[in-house]
Amino acid sequence: MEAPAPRRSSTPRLRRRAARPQRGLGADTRHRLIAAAAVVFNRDGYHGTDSNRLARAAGYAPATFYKHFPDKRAILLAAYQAWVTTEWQAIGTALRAASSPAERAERIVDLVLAHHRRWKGLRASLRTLVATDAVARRFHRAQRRRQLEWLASMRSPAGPDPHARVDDAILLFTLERTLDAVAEGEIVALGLGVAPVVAALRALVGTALERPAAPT
Amino acid sequence: MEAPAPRRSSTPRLRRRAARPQRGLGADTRHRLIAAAAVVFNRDGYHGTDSNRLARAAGYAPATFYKHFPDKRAILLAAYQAWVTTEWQAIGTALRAASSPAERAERIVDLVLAHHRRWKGLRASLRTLVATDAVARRFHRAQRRRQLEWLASMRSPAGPDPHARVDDAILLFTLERTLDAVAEGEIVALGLGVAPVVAALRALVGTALERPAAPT
Amino acid sequence: MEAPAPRRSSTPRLRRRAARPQRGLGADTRHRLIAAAAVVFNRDGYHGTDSNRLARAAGYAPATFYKHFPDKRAILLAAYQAWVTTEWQAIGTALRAASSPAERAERIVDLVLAHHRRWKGLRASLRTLVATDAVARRFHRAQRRRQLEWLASMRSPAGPDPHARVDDAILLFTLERTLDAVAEGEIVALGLGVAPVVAALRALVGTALERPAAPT
Amino acid sequence: MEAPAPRRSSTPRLRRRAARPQRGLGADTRHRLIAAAAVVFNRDGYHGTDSNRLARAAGYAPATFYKHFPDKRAILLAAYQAWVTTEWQAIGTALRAASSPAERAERIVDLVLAHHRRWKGLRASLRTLVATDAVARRFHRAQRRRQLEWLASMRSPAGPDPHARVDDAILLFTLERTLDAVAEGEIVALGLGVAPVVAALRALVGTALERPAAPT
DNA sequence: GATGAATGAGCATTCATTCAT
DNA sequence: AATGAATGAATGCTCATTCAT
Repeated sequence: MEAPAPRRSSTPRLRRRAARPQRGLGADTRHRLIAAAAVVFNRDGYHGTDSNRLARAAGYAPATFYKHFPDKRAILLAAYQAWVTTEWQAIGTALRAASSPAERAERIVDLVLAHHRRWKGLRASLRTLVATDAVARRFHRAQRRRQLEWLASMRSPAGPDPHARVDDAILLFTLERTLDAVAEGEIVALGLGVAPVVAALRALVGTALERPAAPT
Repeated sequence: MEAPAPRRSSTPRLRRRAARPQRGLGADTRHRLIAAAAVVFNRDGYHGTDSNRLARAAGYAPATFYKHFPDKRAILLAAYQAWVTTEWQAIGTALRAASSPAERAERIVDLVLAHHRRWKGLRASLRTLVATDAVARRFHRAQRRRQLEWLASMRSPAGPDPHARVDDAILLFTLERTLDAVAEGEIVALGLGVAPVVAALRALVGTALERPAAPT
Repeated sequence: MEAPAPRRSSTPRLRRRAARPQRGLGADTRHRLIAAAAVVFNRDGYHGTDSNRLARAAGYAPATFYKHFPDKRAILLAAYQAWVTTEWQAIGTALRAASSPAERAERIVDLVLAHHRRWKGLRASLRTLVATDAVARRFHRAQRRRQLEWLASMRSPAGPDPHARVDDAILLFTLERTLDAVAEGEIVALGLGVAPVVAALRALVGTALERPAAPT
Repeated sequence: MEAPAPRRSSTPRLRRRAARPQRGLGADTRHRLIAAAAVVFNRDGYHGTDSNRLARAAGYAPATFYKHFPDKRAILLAAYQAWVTTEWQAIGTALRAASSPAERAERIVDLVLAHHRRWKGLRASLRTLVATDAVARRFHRAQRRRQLEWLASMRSPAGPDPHARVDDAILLFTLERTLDAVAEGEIVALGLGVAPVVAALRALVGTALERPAAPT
């Protein structure tokens, strides 16, 4: 019964190994894992992968994953964190180069759309997790709070205006949800054009940025 | 939706058998299954249950589930379909009793909020599925299309105005996303009051309903 | 949560219902079940169907199956029994019309081949069952014994010749196995022609039929 | 192969843990799994076990099975492959020690019979699978083709003789089928002696080996 | 720090079978 | 005689996680 033939009969899944693990270089293992996880979550969804695959995608063995993250949730949050940071940095850079509120609005909408397009699967993964997981929810809300504060600071260095904060929050929800719809093809599926939707969003954002800090 | 952590522990959830399956009677098993599934999805999320539990929750054995639905996805879509139907019927009823656009806007926002509050977990389940499943996506878009058409019909019997359709779509996204945020406690977590947010939404909807059908 | 839409999302399996059950006609229910089961076993294999499908294929409900057969095995044996009977009747008829041993050999081989071709899946189902089930094995051996006796009787009315019986048995195995190979396409897959194989079998059978009853 | 009735009762088969899995060692898990599977298939038949039991029989947990084989079919084919290899090696060894064609024929028949006796359940499992599974069929036919080529090479280094190939194929079928019948007790059940049957087969094989390579 | 090897517990799905009507 | 409705008990397969090296 000595088995000589190791041929497996069915089609082998195609490997998606990263270049080379480059062991021994230490601390950036964590970064590699996060980067690979972002890509995999983005493509397969949170419930469409498992921690073994995330590790393999980064070129590591399953056990290595657990040296760096307690579970799948943790790496998703880390990946999302990194994503948010990147997005905000990009927006910051873009805004510094913009002069008028209208130009700022345009750049913000365009950048956010580009990011949503590129990472729609990652965003969807986060939403899925946020829906059922309290930790993810807290994390997500902290993110949102900062977003809101930043938006307020952009407009009124004079201090918070509770009325404007409500409008800002609604604006953020509108922006986020609608750009997700664009990114995911929902707009086109509804028979609408992407351009007019984007234009409308730019107008909304432009109006908000022009909004005076405190109502007279 | 108080989040069960995603890790499945070994502690078995306590059984909650429904009255009795009423075997042999023309008992509407399918309806019972859908109703129970809606409740369970709403509480535990799509990936937080399995078909066996859905069956048991309705008072049936696992195999019975598969006599009525090919898989878990199908029963979620059925439950969601039922939910949408119920919501729209309620809205229809409410609108018939309303006179002014402002009153209509108020009733719509209040009703939708009530529904989102009651079924936030079910909605989150659908969103999760829509993010990764093509069939669910098609289903969901068909739903949205109808919603959009209904909104257009409410306002302009004169024919479609593409510009207004874009605004309508954005309004729907805003409404949906913001009411989800209210329902899920996100608004409160952001330090905002629910009342002003709801008021703002009413205003938005009111404006939209007053919008003339075709711009001169 | 009233569910109005009974649409099932996935593709429905195509029904293979028999014409009409014609209830009340009584005793031939059993025959109908057997006939349908033969077809289904032939197409899907013993482990490729279940008793519910066998019943449905004959136009009956699952429970009806169990009024007529104790289990799946029983109906396979009944179907096989019927098949053997049919085959032997055909052979008997054919032989009465043949004059020379060579002609007889030809007719036997042709008829058996035709039957194996038509019912290769049913035969395979029986072989599968015989391999693991003692009852099926006994049944099958009784069948074979009769076959052997008939072959002996065809040649020597003078009484059994143990030496010839061994040759007969080997001939039966050869015939059966090789005709299965033809029927299942194994011969062609081996790069051999069907015609020469059939010719060789005819020659073998012809020789056997001419074999004197008792060696001098 | 004393038949377990096809109905699966609730009585759990008693566990038979192998020595110890020797975790962490370079222990040849795959080989262990194949060897254990061969034994279990041989005893319980293809449809009489499941992958969990195959894993347990080798001393592993269910999941380990799937690290090495995609499904039950794959391990059966691997086990069969190993079996064929072993058999042919044994035959090769035996033939080198034989001088006359008659002696060769004797050794071949004896060896093949011994193998069929020892592994009749494994062979039956393969036949069952081959009857319904296209992959298994291709695999089996490749095996047979090699067998046929080997037989041709033994006799005629001068090149293929299509006429002889047909006879060879029929001989292989006869040998295989009849030795299965001996191994499974069918011969005895028919009231025939094993010895004369074996003698007859030896004679057939002997004749074949003496057959001139190309007819004049 | 990294891993090869392994796994307990679970999940979607199926099947032979039953019983009140 | 036939059935609609139902089910207990599997069955093939997966996943988050561990541990000796």
